Amino acid sequence: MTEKLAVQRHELILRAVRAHGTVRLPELVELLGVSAVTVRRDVTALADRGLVVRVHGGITMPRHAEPFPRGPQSVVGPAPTHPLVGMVAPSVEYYWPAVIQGAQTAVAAAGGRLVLRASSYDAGEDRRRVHELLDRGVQTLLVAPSTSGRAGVELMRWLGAQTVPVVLVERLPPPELPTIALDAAVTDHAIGAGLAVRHLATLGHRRIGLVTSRQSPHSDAIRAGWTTAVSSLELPFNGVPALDVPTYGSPQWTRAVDQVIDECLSADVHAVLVHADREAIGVLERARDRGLSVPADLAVVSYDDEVAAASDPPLTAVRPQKHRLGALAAQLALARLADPLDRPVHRVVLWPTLTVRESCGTEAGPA
Amino acid sequence: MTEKLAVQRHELILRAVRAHGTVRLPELVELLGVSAVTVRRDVTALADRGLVVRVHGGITMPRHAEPFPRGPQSVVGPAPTHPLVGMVAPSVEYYWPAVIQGAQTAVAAAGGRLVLRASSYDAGEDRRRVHELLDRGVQTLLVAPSTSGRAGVELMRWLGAQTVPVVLVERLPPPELPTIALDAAVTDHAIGAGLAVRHLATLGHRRIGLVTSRQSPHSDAIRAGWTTAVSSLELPFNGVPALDVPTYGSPQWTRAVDQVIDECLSADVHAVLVHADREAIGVLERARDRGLSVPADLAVVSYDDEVAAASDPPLTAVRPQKHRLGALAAQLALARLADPLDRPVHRVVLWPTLTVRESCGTEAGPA
DNA sequence: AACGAAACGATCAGAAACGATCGGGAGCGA
DNA sequence: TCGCTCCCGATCGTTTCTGATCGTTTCGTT
Repeated sequence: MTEKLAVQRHELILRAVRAHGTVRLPELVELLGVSAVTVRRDVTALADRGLVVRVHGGITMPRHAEPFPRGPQSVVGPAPTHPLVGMVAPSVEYYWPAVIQGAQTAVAAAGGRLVLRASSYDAGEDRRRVHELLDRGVQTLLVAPSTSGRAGVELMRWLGAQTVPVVLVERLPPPELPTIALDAAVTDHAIGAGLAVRHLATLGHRRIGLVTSRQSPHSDAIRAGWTTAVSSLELPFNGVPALDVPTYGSPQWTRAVDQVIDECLSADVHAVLVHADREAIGVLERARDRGLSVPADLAVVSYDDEVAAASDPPLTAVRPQKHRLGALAAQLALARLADPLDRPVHRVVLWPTLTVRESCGTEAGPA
Repeated sequence: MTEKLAVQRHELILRAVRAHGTVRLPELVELLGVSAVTVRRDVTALADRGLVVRVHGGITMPRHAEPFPRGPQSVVGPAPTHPLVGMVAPSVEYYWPAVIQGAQTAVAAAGGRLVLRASSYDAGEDRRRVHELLDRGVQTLLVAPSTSGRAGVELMRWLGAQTVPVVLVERLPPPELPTIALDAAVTDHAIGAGLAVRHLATLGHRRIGLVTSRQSPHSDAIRAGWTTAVSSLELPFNGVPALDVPTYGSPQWTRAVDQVIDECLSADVHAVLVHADREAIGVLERARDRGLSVPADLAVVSYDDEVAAASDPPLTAVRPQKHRLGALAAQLALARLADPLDRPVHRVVLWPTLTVRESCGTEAGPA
């Protein structure tokens, strides 16, 4: 391992500067075993990306900028003076708090106020909450409505007919209503599932299972992303489990998780993408109960990354950018408020990221 | 150790990169016992699928988000005060001037400067223009590259590997490269075509034809939107012309337009969506030459709305929001510049609008 | 304030890696 | 058997990376 790639040198430089705070250039020359001019070039490249700060004779850590990275880079125009923004979230316990905070931040930055109403994945209740907010006098609405069934379609139609601007959050109009001209900010969960599948494939897994939670609105997109990734990577489908499990804690829950593990064992599947942290943690626990070791016997990627970091072992997880999504939705609403007529429909899609922790190990077992 | 199949080599490459984190290309040549060019091909294939990352001299594991959010926002580089933004547009004569002006406005509003290079729907020239801009020292790039054929894929791959942020304008990565993590701002031309079809349907037309210009990158989307709108409205397809015409002014041009009108007459079609204003004006003129009256005998909706207002009669037209699109793309680029690492991929979709003028009348003739 | 050592930036040259193109051979179906 | 496609290797021109040199700037010491 004599010569090193440029990226390896960069990694070593960053590690050194993290360890010592400041590093002198000759030290790096010795550490990396390359000439001073090369080190200088590496350092310049890193400094260009803002990862280190050059000083005469060496480098230091960058001074952290303001704790909150600038007021939301307005993707949009100016807003009215003190807008009152309503928001209906289907839950305030899971996933949505970060979205709400993001929206809150953006609205506050614009000098407005966010009024929240919690609903519960039910079209009727969604509609009542919207009504309450309209009575309250909100000038624009952020809504994550229920989209299932006929009631969902009906609700969407109703939202599209409102006089105040409505922005959909993590929801899109159903294909039956292709012309509903609502702005929307959504996460591309299919890409997220693909991220997870690719990560597991890089680690050597070829048989990659899927577990989705039955009543989540995101299940379909995740399943679609899993399917396209598996097929575009030319991985096998046959026998690989792709299951739906009922709500965490429901009576059938334990049996369903057992079934997941049974199917994995019998189908020689040692890697699964599990939708929602709670379900993933359940799989983790049940696997341990049955004497399986994670990640050696079963690699798990979770989807959502709400509490994935706190599990044992910490779960590698796909992380939708919830805070940014909320902020984006609020900015869309404010921009629409400032320009209700001419402004065309905006649909913004954010990619999730993958956070690697320990639940997948570094290499597949003896596949 | 005879010859190995491609999949076996890929497996070995993945195993090597898992084991060491990074692998140099000559090492793989020795490991696999094949020539360097073959290894390079294998590596490119794996990188296209997102399983490894290519760097000069070898490959590394895909780098995902950091497991621990170390130093709060440690990498929010100082947003450059006077950013220099490069833009490559495929034309400066049609459609693109408004996009360019939009980008120019947004960049100027941020205190930066936009440097434009015109290309001509050619991958090679696109690449040369990008090169020029990089030499010029631009910090970020707005590009509307050619996406057709192998050269298009190659160009997109190259754009994805640039160190400066690149934002795609009116283009998306091809399905072969699902993991190219570039921001993009695009118009939903399928929705635009649907707008036109629905307008004509509202006026009483049921047999609605389509004319697209052969070499436009938007033709496919417009055709797809026309198809879904016609089928979702349960309008008839049989016998309704859906033609491609060659470039305006080319030798075959007149014949093609005549054919359009012939087919409309013989198929009892009195309404057409024509892609691109020039083509629509051509249809208008030829129809008048042949004694047809617009809109009484033939209702025409144009697509693009560049010069549609100035035709006789003024053309009802689908109008992509070009100015806004350019501004949006520039804002995406500037935001990415301020936060190159943490910021997730943004894909923004704008709907076109429909501008009603006189070329469709107020009601369908005696259909 | 002046001096010398160290660090820096710019430029040039050699080596390695890269992309594009052409040609040969194996496998497959007509 | 012919023709086709796909896969692999060789070659060539270009790009990128690395190290050496030289003149200039910066810093610390006197």
